[in-house]
Amino acid sequence: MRAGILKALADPIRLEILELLRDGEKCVCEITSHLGTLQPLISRHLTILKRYGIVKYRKDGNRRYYSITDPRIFQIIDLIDDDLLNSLSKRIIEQIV
Amino acid sequence: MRAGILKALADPIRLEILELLRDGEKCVCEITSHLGTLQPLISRHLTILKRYGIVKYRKDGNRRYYSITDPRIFQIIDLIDDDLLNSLSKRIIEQIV
DNA sequence: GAACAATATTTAAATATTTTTATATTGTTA
DNA sequence: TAACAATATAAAAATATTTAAATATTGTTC
Repeated sequence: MRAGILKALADPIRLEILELLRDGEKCVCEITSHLGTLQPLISRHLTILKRYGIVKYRKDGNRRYYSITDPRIFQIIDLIDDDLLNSLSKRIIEQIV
Repeated sequence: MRAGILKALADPIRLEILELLRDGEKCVCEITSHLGTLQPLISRHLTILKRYGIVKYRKDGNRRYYSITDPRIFQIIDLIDDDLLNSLSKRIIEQIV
């Protein structure tokens, strides 16, 4: 379901997690310390990304190393660049003025 | 905000509205009758899309004709095609098995 | 200007999501 | 096996979103 994938991406913390995973797998503790939030919160967000097949993990001892399953997910994220955001926000301003 | 745009897109009704607008502007009554839902609900969803600059409208008498502001929004939607959905759902199955 | 048509807004109800806190599970190491 | 480390899960609280129903606004036509 399209809307589902988009919803899975549509959260600031989940986008930050994906940015971190852009350059390779990371364990939960690394993600947690980078984002400076509570471990269970990160774990929950990872579960949501996993539910949609966006990330996967491998176990290594105590740790779980999460990574991206399909790099095309970044194509979606990257389409929403500064240029598009400017274009859209220009429209918002026009509505107000 | 990236997450905001994605959230605006991440709803089945809003995706359907955007599909309808793909081939040109439509008035609220056309959108409502096509989607077979209540008019105030469509109006609300249009307001959300408008808030993020994704759609705009022009008035014509009684009617408001809504249209897309920036066609790049379809590039985002179109990246989530059958091929990507298959790839991701394959991952979901692997997790279960 | 009264009646109607198209659309928006408000309010309330139902649901869903996010965050926090506490606890459980699993693996490691002393 | 006891203590610890990493992660997940559960429960509760806070918040946000979605839908429906009722009402208001704006423009049209008679």
